[in-house]
Amino acid sequence: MLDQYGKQTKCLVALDSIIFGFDGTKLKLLLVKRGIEESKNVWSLMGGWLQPDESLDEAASRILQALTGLTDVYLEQLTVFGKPDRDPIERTVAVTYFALINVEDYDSFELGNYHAEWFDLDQLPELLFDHKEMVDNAILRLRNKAAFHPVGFELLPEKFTIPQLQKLYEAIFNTEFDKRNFSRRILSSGLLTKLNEKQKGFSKKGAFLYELNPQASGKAASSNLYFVPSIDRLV
Amino acid sequence: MLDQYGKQTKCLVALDSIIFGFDGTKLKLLLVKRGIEESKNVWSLMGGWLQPDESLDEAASRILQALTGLTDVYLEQLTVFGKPDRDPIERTVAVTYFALINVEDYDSFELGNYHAEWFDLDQLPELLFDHKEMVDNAILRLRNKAAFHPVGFELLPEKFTIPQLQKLYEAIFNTEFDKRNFSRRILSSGLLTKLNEKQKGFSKKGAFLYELNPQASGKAASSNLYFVPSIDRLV
DNA sequence: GCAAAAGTGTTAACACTACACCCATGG
DNA sequence: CCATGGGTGTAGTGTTAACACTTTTGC
Repeated sequence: MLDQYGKQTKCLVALDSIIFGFDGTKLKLLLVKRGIEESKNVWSLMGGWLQPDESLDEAASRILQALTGLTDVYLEQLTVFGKPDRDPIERTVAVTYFALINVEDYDSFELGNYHAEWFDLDQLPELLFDHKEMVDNAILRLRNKAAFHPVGFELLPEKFTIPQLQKLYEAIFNTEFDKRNFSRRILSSGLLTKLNEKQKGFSKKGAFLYELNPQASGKAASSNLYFVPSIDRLV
Repeated sequence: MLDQYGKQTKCLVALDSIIFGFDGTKLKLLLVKRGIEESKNVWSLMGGWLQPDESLDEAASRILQALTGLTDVYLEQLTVFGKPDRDPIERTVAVTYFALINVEDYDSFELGNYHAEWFDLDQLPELLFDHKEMVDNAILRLRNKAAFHPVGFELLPEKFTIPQLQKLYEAIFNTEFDKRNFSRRILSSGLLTKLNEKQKGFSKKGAFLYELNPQASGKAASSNLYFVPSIDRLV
């Protein structure tokens, strides 16, 4: 250690969450309108302050729950941002998290209290401070994660079809996949269980529903990429 | 935002670096003996406090430089640790970094001022607070990083031989590779330039030296893993 | 009956693994 | 001359990408 505790400067510690959703076609990002005077009404990530009695993960969950009402959301720590002047009001270190939430869940909650809205990833407004950088960083991490871990499923309802899953992965990677290769690849991973129901209404033929088999969700790809033909598109 | 700035609690922000080195055979970790009364003489990661005028990356570099005298070290942010009671003296949020430093550089500096020592990764002493967890986390990140990015080179001198590189990768992944497959794999990556010098002294025949061609160092694997046969051993 | 989406197989190129012998040199 | 580590090639296997047609059904 270089110095004793004594008179070290302290910082505010903020938590900011990059909250991804999926509407069936496009990846979405949940943003809120800032209520604080400085930069009021600028769109920003959902954030809050670390409280004395909680861990970082707990704080991020608490804040996410306040906005969406959701618990048990997939939440993972990303990068910490700490430039001295990143927040003009007072020095703040911001720990970012990314959250993946299910299409069917979020619209049942009152986002209005926080002036929250879903934005298309390719049509984001100007964001507060360094929040744009946080988002860009989160997208890269999402891609890396989704290539090796069955994490995209968090963005879909419990039961989903292969074409739905493919559209999601295409949205995440901003590209298109061959549907024969895609379905072979994910079925051969053994992660999915085919159900005896079909999803009707969207297509005339209807598509079979699948669910993620439960012990699989924490797993990493065993020998190669799960869902993505090559990792060219990863950093 | 859930609350105004006003009376939010502030935290100390520490930076702790997991400093890896390579001695030709084993991966090493640089530890220092704590000088502060509480837990005095316990081995810990090299760390320090965030100062008012610096970013997190700058602080991590500054602290690393104070210990090793080195600048331009490969340094990358890892996880933030923030359990409320992780430091018993005062609430501290610790941002971890991993550093890869070159075998030939470090021994020329006076580590003694900080009571610093290199430890084999498989023979670590008891560590301060949650530092063991930080180290374990860093090893996993190092493996992931090294599988896809030509990052292991940071641990070697500028000119190195293929057998040296192989030993390094074997140390990182704690396994053994077939030397024919290993050398084919890395040479086909196009990252290395063969030099017209041989390293003598270690073996009787001598081994050709290589260097990393400069534009390659930031690159990710283009189609598959660079150096590792499969990713079974990654998380 | 036709438009729209679901579903399904084959092949050719490539990549990976496993494996064994000769080379150069210092002692 | 021999012990030590450096250096190289191939055959067999598995994996991947590219590709097109048939099925179902709501309208």
